[in-house]
Order: sequence, then structure tokens, then C-alpha cells
Amino acid sequence: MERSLTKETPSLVGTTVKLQGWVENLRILSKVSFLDLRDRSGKVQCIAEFKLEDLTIESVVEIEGEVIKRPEKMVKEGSETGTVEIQIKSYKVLNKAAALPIPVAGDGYDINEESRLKYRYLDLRRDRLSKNLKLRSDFVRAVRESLYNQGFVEVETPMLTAPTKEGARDFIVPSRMQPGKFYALPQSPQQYKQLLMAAGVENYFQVARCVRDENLRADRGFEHTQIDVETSFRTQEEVRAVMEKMVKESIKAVKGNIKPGDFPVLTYKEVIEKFGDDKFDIRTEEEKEKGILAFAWVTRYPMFKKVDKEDIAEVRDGKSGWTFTHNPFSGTIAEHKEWHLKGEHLDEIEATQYDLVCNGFEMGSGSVRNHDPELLRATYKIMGYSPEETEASIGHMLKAFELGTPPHGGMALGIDRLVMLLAGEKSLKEVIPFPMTYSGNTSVMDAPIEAKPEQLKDLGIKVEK
RNA sequence: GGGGUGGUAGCUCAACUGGUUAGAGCAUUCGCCUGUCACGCGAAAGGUUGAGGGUUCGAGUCCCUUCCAUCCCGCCA
Repeated sequence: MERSLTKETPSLVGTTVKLQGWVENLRILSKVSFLDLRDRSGKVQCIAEFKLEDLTIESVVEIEGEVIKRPEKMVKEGSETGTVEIQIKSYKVLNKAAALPIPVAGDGYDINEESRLKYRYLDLRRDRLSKNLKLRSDFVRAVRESLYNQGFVEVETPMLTAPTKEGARDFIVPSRMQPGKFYALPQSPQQYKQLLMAAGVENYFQVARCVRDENLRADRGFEHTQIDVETSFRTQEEVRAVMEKMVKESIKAVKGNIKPGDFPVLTYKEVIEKFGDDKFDIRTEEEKEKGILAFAWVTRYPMFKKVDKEDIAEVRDGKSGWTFTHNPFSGTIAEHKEWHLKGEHLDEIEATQYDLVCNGFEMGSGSVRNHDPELLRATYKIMGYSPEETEASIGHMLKAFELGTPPHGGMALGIDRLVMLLAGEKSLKEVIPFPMTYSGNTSVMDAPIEAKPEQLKDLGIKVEK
């Protein structure tokens, strides 16, 4: 007898099947018992003309029985397997479940998150979350297929890398072999992917995990996953076309509801005038109700901005009083390269930068990069870096750009947020298998924890509290 | 770093203005019940009211401290 899946049972009437799964619910009457069995494919009702014993909800069982058609009156409407049931001949309890700390039935929204995360493996059994996990998998698969079809190569970049001098706070990792020195976890593969362009990869992508030690929000965690793309010899319009094709194809593959037509392209100036914010929503009220995803491109961002004196990070980067708006590696539009080189009209210089926005969320941003070493030096000079400081910060990039690096550009697209919108969820945690709490505590296992004294000694670290 | 909301049984909640032994539904255990599908009926068990301190004859309730969760602002190239 072959092992079967519950969703196949309507086509197996009259045969004997072996099913394995979880007890979703039990209804035990005196001389007949019902058991709703769930496996990864779905659910089916099993009936025993004897009393089922030693079973609890969410126990794991193996059932052998005949698939029979339900009497007409007993057909369950709205269920995929509602026309059949399994006449249990024998069953085995593979793992008996104790009383559950959280219910698995229902959508789980009203259960406190602390319990949901502590028992995340139970939480993930509920229909809503198991569907979200599957949706995410299907989506990423479609993204990969689209990019492979467009000639891209998936390349992995290091998790232990050099700290970023600009930008968000790094997560740092102590080096045992070189006490007192540290690695950083990547905030993004930005520099590596540009170096891959120098390496002649031409079309790179990665499903990349990125880590930033900044405070959390419903739409932002320490870790996030991005579709990271970089490509050589393409114009800004061509890079955007690659990404737009990928987004459309992968959303279609998961039957997502996307607004038809090309993504509108707006300039930063237009967006600010019209919406007052570059995270805007172009949907009509009707489209909002239908859960439609409406994307838009934003282009022609300013390259530089005056440093906000309240902002410590900006003051640190922009010693001159000016800093970059998005990314120091962004290029400038052809008409403004002269200004950029000379450091003139700083507030007017436009970057070859673009953002992708969807339903009021920033989904990703990218640019055609600055692969001209003189222009990149100019960027750092404008921010107030001395030649020596520039060399120390990005000397390796400048060197690569002097050794035959093609013009290139790319983009990073946040998967968590996009899958969140596709799933109709309001929090990233609903589409991340093991998310953290707001104060950075992990699910199921306890982290962060204090390191053992011998570990610290090994690393040459003294802890002060 | 700042602000809002919350924490009572395993889960979801109730408990008036500070007042008897802190209640209910679900889950668990036991009993009854041939067709249930949120099965039904009956019973049992289940509590340091997040923690610590204070006020009071008396605190789940009021005050202070602290922890945790959640949401927002700062922050997130």
C-alpha cells in the first residue's frame, strides 16, 4: 500500500490508503469516532466505528483505511475532501501531543506574540502561516527562474566581512585568531556585487541575507532578505526593465494581484510635490479594497544633501556639511558630471538612482553606479574626506575601477516586505519563519545570551556592563 | 534614546468605587452519547494576578521601581 496525501483522497475512493499527519480535531461519540487528519497537502475526515483512544489534538498518527464516499447528507461543503472520508482500519500514534501551550486552530492573531514565538513550530502549523511559508518559497522560486531566464548567475558573498564605514550600525563579530579585531555581518552585498562586475560576471544575483543593528518596526527587522541584483553594460532603463520583468513574472507565478501595465515612472521632485513623501501609495480606494499591488518607480534623486546636524551618522560621514542621499556609489546623470567633478551646484546634482515603491512601502532601491574612479573620489571629497581617508575607506573599490571594471548598475528588492504584501499581512513576522521580538530576542531559542567566561577569554574580550 | 498600549489558569478574556474562597469559554483528564465536522451533556484538575517594594484594617485594582510584549518617533547609506 502506497503512502498517500490527504488531498489525493477524493480520487482514491474504494482503495486502501496509508496516511500520516497531525490530529487537527477529534469528535469521539460512544460507538463512532471522527478524526480530522492534516498533512502538508490538506485535511481529510477519518471515521472509526470504534472508540479512538490515546489520541490528543496535534498528535502525530499513521492511519490505514479505505477511502469511502460520504453519504450525500454528510458531504462537507467548502472542503476539498468533503465528499470522502477514511474508514479507519488501524492507526498508530507516532507521537502523542501533550496539552498545547497555544492553540493551532484559528488564525492566531489574538494570541500574544511571546507565546507564538516561544512555540513557533506550533504557530507555523496553523493554515495561515504554513500558507505564508509556501507562498514565500514559491515566490523566491519564481524570482530565481525569471533571473536565470534573463541570463543571471547566482553568486554567494561572504557573511563575515568588513564593517561598513557609512550607513547603519553594524553587527560585529569578534575574531579569535586576531584578538581585538572584528568582522561585521553584511548590511548588504553592495561592494562585493560591484566587485563581481569587475570580475566579469556581468549578470549577478543573490537571495541575500542582510543584517543591520538598528531599532525594529513592524516592517523592519535586524535581518532581512533581499533579491540583490547587479548587471553590467546596461542603462538605467534597462536595469529597471530587468527588475520589472522579474517582479511581474514572480507575482504572476504566485497568483498575486498586480495592477496591470508598466510601472509608472515618477521623478523624485514630482513625488515630493504630489505626495510629500517618497513612500507613497498610488492605489485608488477600490484597488486598496481588492488588495491590488501597485508599483511605481521613482527616479532623478538628488545625489547630495546637507547634513542634518541632529543626525550623528550624517555628521560623521559628511564632514564638509554635505553627504550622499542614498548611496555613495551611485552615479550622476551625464549632464551633471562636470558639477560633480568640480564640486559645484551640489544641491542640483542628480543621481542615477531609482527606488521601487509599492502600496506605500519602499520595496527596493538601486542605481547605475559610479565606475569612474575620479568621480568616486569626487563624491568622497565633497563629503569632506581627505585623499588618505578616501583611500582607507574605499581604496579597494577605486583600485578595481582602475583595472577594467565595466559600467554597471543594480538593485536590491526586499523579499520580506513584498511577501508580506502578497500574503495580505501587516507584520513582517507573519512571513518570517523564526522572527525576533522588538527587543531582539529570538524565537524558540534564547538569544542573545551571555557568553561563557572561557569563550570571552578565547576572544580576548572583557565585558563591562 | 523618547512616547503610547498591554501583562490575571496552558490560550482568549471577566472581576463595579480597594472588600467573602479571583470567574467563564477553549485546551487537558474522566464519565455518558452511531454521523460528528467549533459535536453535545456532566464532572475534575488547573492561579506567587509578570517581578520587587510601598500605601491601607484589607490590593488583581492605588503609588514607585523593574522586566517582558506590542505600536509609533528618532534611527534604518
